[in-house]
Amino acid sequence: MPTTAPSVDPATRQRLLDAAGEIFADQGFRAATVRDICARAGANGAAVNYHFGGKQDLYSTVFQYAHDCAMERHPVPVGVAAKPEVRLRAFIVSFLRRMLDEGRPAWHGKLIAREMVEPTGVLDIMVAKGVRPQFEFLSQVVRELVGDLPPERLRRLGASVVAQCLFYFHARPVITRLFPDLVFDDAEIAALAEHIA
Amino acid sequence: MPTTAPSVDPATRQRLLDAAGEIFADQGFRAATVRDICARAGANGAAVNYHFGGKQDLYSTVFQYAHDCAMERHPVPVGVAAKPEVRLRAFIVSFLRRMLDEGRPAWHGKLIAREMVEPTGVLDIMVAKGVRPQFEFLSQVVRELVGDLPPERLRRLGASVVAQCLFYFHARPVITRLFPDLVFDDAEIAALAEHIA
DNA sequence: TTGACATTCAAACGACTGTTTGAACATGCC
DNA sequence: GGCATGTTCAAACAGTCGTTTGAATGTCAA
Repeated sequence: MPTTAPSVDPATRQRLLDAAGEIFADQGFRAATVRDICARAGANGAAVNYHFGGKQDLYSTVFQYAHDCAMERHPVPVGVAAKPEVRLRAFIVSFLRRMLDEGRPAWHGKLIAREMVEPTGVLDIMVAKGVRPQFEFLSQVVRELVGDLPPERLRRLGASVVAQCLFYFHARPVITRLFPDLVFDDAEIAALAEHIA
Repeated sequence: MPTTAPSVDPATRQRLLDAAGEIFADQGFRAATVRDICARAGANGAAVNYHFGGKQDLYSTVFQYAHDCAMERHPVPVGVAAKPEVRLRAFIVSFLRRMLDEGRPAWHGKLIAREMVEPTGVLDIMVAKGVRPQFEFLSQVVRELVGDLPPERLRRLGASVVAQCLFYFHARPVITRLFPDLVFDDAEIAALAEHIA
């Protein structure tokens, strides 16, 4: 009798990454169990420790992976020397898309939201490498639009833009309960961007 | 030998409530352990089940308790027939205070933030009894300020106000990393309210 | 074929969780 | 005192978690 093939699959690591991204984003770091992740990936319960060393290391890897996925799908249109109004709108649309998009890139947003409420240490790296550059880009655009202002005024203006984008993501559970028939399709995103700009 | 008094304390229930509020707000529903809560309250490990029936029921009670505390300390100045500009500013200040205040009323904000990311069922009640009335109050003020508008425009205007208040709360872990020397005292809150209004 | 290496597997381990149990203790009423 | 009621206590229970273990299986070079 040929024993059922132990499914020697060199892509097990990748399947674990996908399953973990989905489950971590859905349930958070603590609530997610390695057993669930392995089951969804069709792997053995020891696979996580074998391929990643442990749950925490898997989480860090997933975070980096989700970041790459999101950036690939919704790149920040930075650098082009267009007019500041155009760059501001592009920034807002890209930001909103990353926050409200479904599917794999959405992991990143959900993971960040959870990381804010219950930091696990990945947050510090994320702020340094991801948030700060974007904030400085936005600050530059705002400065070109409104002229030179005291730094705290500038900071509040930038915050106003980011806040309105983040709101539709953070408060989503509340929004869907308040307005059950509201969907965030391309048209709604465009309208929102217009309103914020 | 008189055995050490079993500390028959009719206020055990209250001490459990305070300890639970602090720990739930700090660590979330899942991460918080009844052993920790009982230890901080100076009570036995079985006290939670005796006084509240279980961890979930304790959580619901704490949620209601924190809501009452926050409302008592920062009441919404609703109902007065003042000019809409004044009512809007009062609403914003009260909202910001509830979000950024430290101490006991801060539980409510932290608990809500966690509840948004990982709902436990309390969220539905909260939206129905807490969020919806406030949203309608704000909508009315906005309507008086800008005149009649299509409902989705009105909704986005209200969202803009609430979003900027919530931002400083939700994104706090990120903000403190970006600007470590930024503190939210009364002056900063007033400046923010002015900026948002 | 043989041996070295990488990967998968079922099973178990140890720690931690919420909850239950039954006895001990205090208080108030007869 | 005797008894009922309400509260606290240490201990244990049953379940779940992340991780470890050691054997089994596959791949590939010598």
